[in-house]
Amino acid sequence: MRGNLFAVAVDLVVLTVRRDQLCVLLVRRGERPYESHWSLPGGFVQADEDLGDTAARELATQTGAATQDAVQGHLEQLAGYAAPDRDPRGRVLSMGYLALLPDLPDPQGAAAFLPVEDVYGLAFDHDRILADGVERARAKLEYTTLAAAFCPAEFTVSDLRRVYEAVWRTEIDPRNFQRKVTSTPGFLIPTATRVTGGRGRPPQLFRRGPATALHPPMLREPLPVPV
Amino acid sequence: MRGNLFAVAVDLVVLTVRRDQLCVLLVRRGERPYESHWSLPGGFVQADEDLGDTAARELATQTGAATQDAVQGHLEQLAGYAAPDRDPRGRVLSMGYLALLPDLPDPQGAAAFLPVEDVYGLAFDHDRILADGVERARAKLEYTTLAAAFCPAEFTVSDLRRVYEAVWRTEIDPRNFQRKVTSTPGFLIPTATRVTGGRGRPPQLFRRGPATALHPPMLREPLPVPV
DNA sequence: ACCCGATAGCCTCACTCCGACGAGAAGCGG
DNA sequence: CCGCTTCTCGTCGGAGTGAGGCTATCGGGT
Repeated sequence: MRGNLFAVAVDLVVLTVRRDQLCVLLVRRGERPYESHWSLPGGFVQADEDLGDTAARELATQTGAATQDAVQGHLEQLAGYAAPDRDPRGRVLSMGYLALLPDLPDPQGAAAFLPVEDVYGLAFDHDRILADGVERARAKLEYTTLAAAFCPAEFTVSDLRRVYEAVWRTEIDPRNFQRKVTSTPGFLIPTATRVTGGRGRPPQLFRRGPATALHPPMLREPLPVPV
Repeated sequence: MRGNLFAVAVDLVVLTVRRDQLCVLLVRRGERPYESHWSLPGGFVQADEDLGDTAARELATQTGAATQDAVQGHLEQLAGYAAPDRDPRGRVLSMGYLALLPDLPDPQGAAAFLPVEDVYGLAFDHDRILADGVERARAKLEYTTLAAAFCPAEFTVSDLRRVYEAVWRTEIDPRNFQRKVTSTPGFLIPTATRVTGGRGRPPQLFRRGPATALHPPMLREPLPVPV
């Protein structure tokens, strides 16, 4: 079999929304290369693992197993990165994976959720992987119901709207947003309970419905046409 | 560095439209395993290559270098496949790449363009890679201008419509389709020439414009909501 | 020469969806 | 009780789309 041999790793772009900001899980490296730099969490694919197995295992390890067990959250493959010089130790191919999770308690050890805007200078080519993950997440909110993956099991329409606003860094009219999401069949399932204690009229709580696609999609700003 | 070592290959899903049918480029394997089975064209990543380099090199090799030089055509990364048992020779990670090309002359040697509907029983997990590539292409026609990548440099609105109909296996109203694509800024650039010789009123020729995104998208049948 | 079928291209109409916005409902704090 | 906030429902106009009528312009048959 011709061709060089690669070490194959999985790097995770774990996104969540905290205090109305899109945040990513980073770990501070304790070894060379890039010692003490921030990097995406990840690890090497073991002997009997498929790529998704590695991604799920790393996600459970880095965030606490409880989250992975729950049905909530979303994990999907992002892209492969294999530039010849991306790792000084040798040829490493890294599969990026994108995870969308509800807000979690602060992680243990050398890991933290940081706002994606403040992140720069990650180890290896992780800046690029992070950018690709954020762009994928932004695009997927347009035509899927994945925004609910950022929310806990029960949430309000305003919670969901703040997810869109944080991920897209835009403002959305609450009244039109409410009409859009509540009139999409299978997106939201109303529950009997309401939330009290906050300001204003108590909102209704919803659970995620079975719909995965949004037809028609929720449109961001139309991109300007390059001329 | 922990972890097993992998051979890394690139497999191409080369799609084109021939005689109003979506076709894929396949090669008949001349060696074991899967000897004499059809498979996707591909090859191993060499020492100083990035994944895209390998994909472009293989595409040029399999279709004739002239096509690759031309600006037309489209090549993008699809997904990574690394199931532990996907290759009996050992651990091989394969990056799928998706190429969309105008119709080409029949390839040399053990290669051929076959209609995707007739394709079954490919080597390795190439059935799965092909299915992912076709689904990606179908989805991308909805919200990008990539359908033009299936057309030659100059083409008519009907040519473009037949691309959509072949890829989606649907029928589209020619009048509404014409309104949609000609009113999207930057999608089509009219040329001075017209086509004569066919039946009916001679159509106008267009070139691809600079637009890459379709806002709003061209909608297929809305998917039924699972309940 | 003439008609006919086929394709291209333009137009209208009704409907849906969306953005902008008004207004009522229902909580909280002073 | 009064303002303030947030939730929720309605209204209105414009954009986009499916359905379909109509004309323009070719090749081919009679």
